[in-house]
Amino acid sequence: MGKHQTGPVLHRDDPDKEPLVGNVKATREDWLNVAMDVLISDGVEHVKVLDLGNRLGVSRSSFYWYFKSRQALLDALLRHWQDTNTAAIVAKAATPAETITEAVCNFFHCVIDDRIFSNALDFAVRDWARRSGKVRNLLDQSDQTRLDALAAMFRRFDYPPEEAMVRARVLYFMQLGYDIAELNEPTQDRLKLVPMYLYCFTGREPRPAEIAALEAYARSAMDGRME
Amino acid sequence: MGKHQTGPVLHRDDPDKEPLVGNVKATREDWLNVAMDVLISDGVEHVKVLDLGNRLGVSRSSFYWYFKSRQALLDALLRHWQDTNTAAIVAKAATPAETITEAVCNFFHCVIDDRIFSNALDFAVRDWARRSGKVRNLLDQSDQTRLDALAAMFRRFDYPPEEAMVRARVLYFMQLGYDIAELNEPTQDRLKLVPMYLYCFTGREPRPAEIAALEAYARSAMDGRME
DNA sequence: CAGATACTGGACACATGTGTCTAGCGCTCC
DNA sequence: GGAGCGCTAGACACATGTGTCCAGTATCTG
Repeated sequence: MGKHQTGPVLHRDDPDKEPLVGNVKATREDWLNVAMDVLISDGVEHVKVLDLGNRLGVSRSSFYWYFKSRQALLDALLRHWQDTNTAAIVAKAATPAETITEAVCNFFHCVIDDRIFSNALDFAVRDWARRSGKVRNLLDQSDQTRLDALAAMFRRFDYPPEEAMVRARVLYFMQLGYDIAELNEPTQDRLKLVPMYLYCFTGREPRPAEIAALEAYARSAMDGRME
Repeated sequence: MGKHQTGPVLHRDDPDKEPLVGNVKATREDWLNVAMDVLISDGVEHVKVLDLGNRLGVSRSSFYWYFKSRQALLDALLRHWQDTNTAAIVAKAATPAETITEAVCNFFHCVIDDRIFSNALDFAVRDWARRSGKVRNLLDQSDQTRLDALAAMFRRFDYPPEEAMVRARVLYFMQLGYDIAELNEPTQDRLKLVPMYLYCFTGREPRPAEIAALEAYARSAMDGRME
């Protein structure tokens, strides 16, 4: 819990990486990884140099060798969010599909697979935006980009422009709402409702093969989370 | 901005209330009101006795006359949220209606009218829940109660149980997501899309009279916000 | 092996927050 | 009009956070 990635967070815990040289105990990347973990699980306000240092088992003052200030660290975290989450949604929305149902299923990949899209990070940034105009602006831009991508997806399957836009919103905002409510229902229960969700989102009946494909993807995503 | 209610926040600014007696400068209610404002606009972490005192123009230490501790204040805020927001949704979902469209419109009242349901407060509590197990539990209970009320609403109009549940979720979570994204689109634009939203949420065509009624309600809610 | 390089740790200064203690102010009631 | 009650202000103790300075340490380089 609280980990946003599968592998080790700290450089020194990762056998794949070359051993640390000199007097080094924590790399710049280590600071970033731990900060990202805290950002995700506790929010920006809890990203504190003091605490990060403790977690890394390193003196607080070393931090200032790698970053100008706490703010510089936060800027780096925000940049990382920009470069991952929005890109994932846009890519999935643009993936070619035979039917609108298959296309919506592609979008669902973002929802069920933490490896390509981190919901937790997205919400941490949303919360952050409440107190920072700069973050607010970036977030607004991202939301618009994502909605546009989804509306374009519906239009590709012959929905009239207005309906395409509304269905994009219902789909996108419903996922936001679902995730923020943190229902934590078992994946099995969730999958059982997929055909009904698909019907409500698209207004069209899904085909069994499409649902089977999504279930297969969900299983692979779950396995990916285990190892 | 940042005000969650229309009237004056401070006792001494409200001509309707009897004048303060003795050495009193801020009542317990004043502390609560200002705290609620800060909770809504900035989040729990920013509800600080020091800051509230400054806003009230009162010494920080007076606070401890009315409240045992900061935590006692937070408990009071949470209780207030419990007693208002969930109750509003449940009431609207249970309001008798001729069609499912009219019923969904009743629920929309919560979304467009801050006087009966405060979205901002709801999100502040959601954010709060990330760091407090107690709040998390209360919130989970509330979400379930709200979803059950909405599912029952769909069932009253002959939707099969599973579809009723999924449509309740799509409706509820979509509103959560819409509000958290803070699109800030003009009420006019938003109203224009209402028929399409209704169609997507219910799968049935709305009648013009139902849409007109909702528009009328939206206007009255807007007027209520002005004065 | 001496010096440069790259990083770390601990002390210091300062800001901001909570909670406690106590003197004192202004009503109200006898 | 003086005693007592209800409330407030300011000082104090303490905790936790940021950022700076500088001496110290381990490895690389000539």
